[in-house]
Amino acid sequence: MKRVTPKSDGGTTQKALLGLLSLGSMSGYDIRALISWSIGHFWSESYGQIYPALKRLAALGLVEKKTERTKGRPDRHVYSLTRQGQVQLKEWLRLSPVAEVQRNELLLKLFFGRHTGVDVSRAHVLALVVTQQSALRVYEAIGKRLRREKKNDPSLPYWLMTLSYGRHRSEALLQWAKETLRVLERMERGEVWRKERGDAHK
Amino acid sequence: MKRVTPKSDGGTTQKALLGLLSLGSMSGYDIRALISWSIGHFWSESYGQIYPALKRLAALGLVEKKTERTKGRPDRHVYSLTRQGQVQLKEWLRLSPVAEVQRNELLLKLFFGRHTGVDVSRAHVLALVVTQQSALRVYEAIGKRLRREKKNDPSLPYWLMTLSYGRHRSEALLQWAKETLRVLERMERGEVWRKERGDAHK
DNA sequence: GGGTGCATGTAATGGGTTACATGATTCT
DNA sequence: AGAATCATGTAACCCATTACATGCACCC
Repeated sequence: MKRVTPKSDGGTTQKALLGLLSLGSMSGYDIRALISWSIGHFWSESYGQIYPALKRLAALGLVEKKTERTKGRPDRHVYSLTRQGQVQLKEWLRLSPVAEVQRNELLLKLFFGRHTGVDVSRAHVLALVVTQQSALRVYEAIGKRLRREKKNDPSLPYWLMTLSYGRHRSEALLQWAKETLRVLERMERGEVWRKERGDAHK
Repeated sequence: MKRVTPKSDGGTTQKALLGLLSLGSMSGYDIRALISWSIGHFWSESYGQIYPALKRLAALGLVEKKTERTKGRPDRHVYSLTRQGQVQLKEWLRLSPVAEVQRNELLLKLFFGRHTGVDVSRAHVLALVVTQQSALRVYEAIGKRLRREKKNDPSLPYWLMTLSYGRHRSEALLQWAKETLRVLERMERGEVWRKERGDAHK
């Protein structure tokens, strides 16, 4: 049986691109570059998504394409929002965000941690510490850049909110990691202790 | 050109199923039910994944299928880990977890919040408050159940760690939401103030 | 009589990454 | 000489959800 509802609103990728183009006209390549230091800490798109999506958006009349000829390099295809695109973007922004599906491989491995023992779990948790510390440094760098280069942009407070989200989250995860490492250590000592009395290894 | 490396290790779904089956033999239906109150807060699988994956695992010899006839109901297909399956699971557990791609629609909408104004952003943040508060209640309920029913299970500490992760995360997000709501309010007042002097609306 | 739970599975559809393909320019 | 950057795009594949398909039992 065929699906009746067309359904396909094109997905969030298209909406994200509309949003980015609302900051200024850009090529697919530019978009990728912009993502990395603006929304890269909570959103990602690959070329395999970006280029086809831009084409579809153009076909829908939500963006407009202009080709800039350059010497040597391939032509730059610069896209800009149309009025329709602006409207669509605003409509989408009002809808409440759909809850994302959580899939946390670290927690999955930790959950089954008994099969490997304390040291493997500890290594996984320590890896999280490293990534979150580096995430915090990234947030700081982006924050500085924003406050310097976008001092008078009316969007600045919104951008800082997303950074703050990342900071809160990372700091909480670091706190959790600290506690978890303590627990793992206690477990290790407990295991040794039990082992000496001969009732370890199930 | 054909891909040379077979690549397909079957993905994490299969590994998650191996893990769950390490807790006891189960049917696909049981697995879905178990997920919801054990790893449901950080992992999800749909039937459309579970049934085909179990079939593949059986073909690989990592699980064994036994059919239980029941009256009235369809046959129950109960799967259990084979020795090979246990080995595979342990091997996978040792590998460091791959970082998951973040895709946070709330932050995306907040990032472009200027296009809609303060009240829309506020609504989105308030929705987050609701979901995180309910998440906290879920964690509490699961914690109680675990401490009651799995008092002597050697895996208990690992399971509690994953719960604690959720708690830390949710509490941090609530904290962030509180701060963000304050910022939004300040912005609103700022906007009004400016509006009265006639330089609002970009 | 109708909803919910038990119980299995497949097909259509959608979303997304990675590898491939191309090729000039600029920096080291 | 070789790597990195600019710049575009497609094809293959993988992963995942949702809807469909089926049907009995039990409770209200």
